[in-house]
Amino acid sequence: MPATTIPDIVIGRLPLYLRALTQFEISGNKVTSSHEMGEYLGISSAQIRKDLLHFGEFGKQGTGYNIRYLKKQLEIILRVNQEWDVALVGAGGVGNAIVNYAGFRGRGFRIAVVFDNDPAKIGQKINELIILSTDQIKIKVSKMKIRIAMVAVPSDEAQTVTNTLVEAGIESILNYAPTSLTVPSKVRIQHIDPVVGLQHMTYYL
Amino acid sequence: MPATTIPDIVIGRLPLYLRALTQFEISGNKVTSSHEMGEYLGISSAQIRKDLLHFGEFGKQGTGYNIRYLKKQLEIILRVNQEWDVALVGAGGVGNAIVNYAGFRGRGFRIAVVFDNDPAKIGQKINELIILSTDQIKIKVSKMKIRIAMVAVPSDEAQTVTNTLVEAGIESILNYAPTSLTVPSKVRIQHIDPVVGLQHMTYYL
DNA sequence: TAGATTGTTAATCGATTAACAATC
DNA sequence: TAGATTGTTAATCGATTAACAATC
Repeated sequence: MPATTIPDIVIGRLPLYLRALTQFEISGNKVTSSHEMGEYLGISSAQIRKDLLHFGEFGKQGTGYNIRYLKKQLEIILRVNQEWDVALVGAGGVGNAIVNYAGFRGRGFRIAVVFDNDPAKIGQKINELIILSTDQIKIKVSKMKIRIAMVAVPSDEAQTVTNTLVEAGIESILNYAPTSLTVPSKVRIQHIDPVVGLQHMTYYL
Repeated sequence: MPATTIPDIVIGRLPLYLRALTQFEISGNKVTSSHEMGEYLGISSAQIRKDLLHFGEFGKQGTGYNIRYLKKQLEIILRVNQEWDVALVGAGGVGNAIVNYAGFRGRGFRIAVVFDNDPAKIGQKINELIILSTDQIKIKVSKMKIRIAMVAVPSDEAQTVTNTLVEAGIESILNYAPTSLTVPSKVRIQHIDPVVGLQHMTYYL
């Protein structure tokens, strides 16, 4: 298949496949099937096969998919067969949890620098990282060639911080503030807002 | 329109509309339009109008939507015109950030009880809340009639904790552990995994 | 009234699923 | 070989968008 544009919704499922494969690998399995993955993730087996076929033929008829091989391929496709340095802005409760979060390990990301605008926090350490002033975002981020950032500041500061990050050359932003952010179209943004998920579920209660 | 089943994907957008309306209200606006909301959220105005029409006619031709009124209606639809007590399991970094998170306020949720299995943590306080033993989940959750829980424990403990929560009568779970969880079909589950969003974006880097 | 924006339908678009030949 | 599961196409399904009459 030639490199036609692959639907974004397909790309969005690949991290789930990767996470499932990691689980299966931990369980000691060597091989899996589209049916098993689908069962585990609540996705149809046909969809999983079709999604994977956008990128190549990774399976073997009658056998299924070699877990280690497929995992490696997905890591290459998602570009997480390397470790990306990430800039974090905001060293409050959420920022602290992010720095100490174990879930980034081995999944392609490393918090490389932390910024905050609170003079009482600047110069303090979280987990080996010295908190820098937000005044230094532009210099540091461009010097370190960081392309990914997380925003963990209060909602009313989020847009200002985002503007600075974009100026500094950031291309992907994970936003923890419960507010929408405006960014140039070349910049990708994803939101983490627990309340969105909760409110989605309360509808059904 | 009769109460046909409304697509889940529509329900999933309502919290975003609610968040946008809150923003507009803070900005001091009284009225908005499907076009303005769409611009702000990156969603087409036609889709917003159609989504809202599943629930009633909330706008006025030529004028748009009264922000305060539409917000109130969406809160009722999503059942967040009340405050839900939420049980949190896990008092580590993520758990602490959740308890101290300001974003729940006024959006329908309140952390009412915290559990952990670490003897060193049990009896300690986070933000007025005494950490209870996970042994007490069943008793406490059912006595307090709590229906929503958050799981913020390490991946390898998440399924066990989830099973206990389900036994205790929990109907909606927000899972912060980077792993899939199996629950009975009557129980709703949503995942918060920052790496999924990050890996989605690195594909495009 | 003129201008604006909703409510609403029809058309389009794209994603999911069903089905099965190929093949391990 | 028989059984299993992928790769792949065609059919179905559902969601999004375009368009405009209704109406404020």
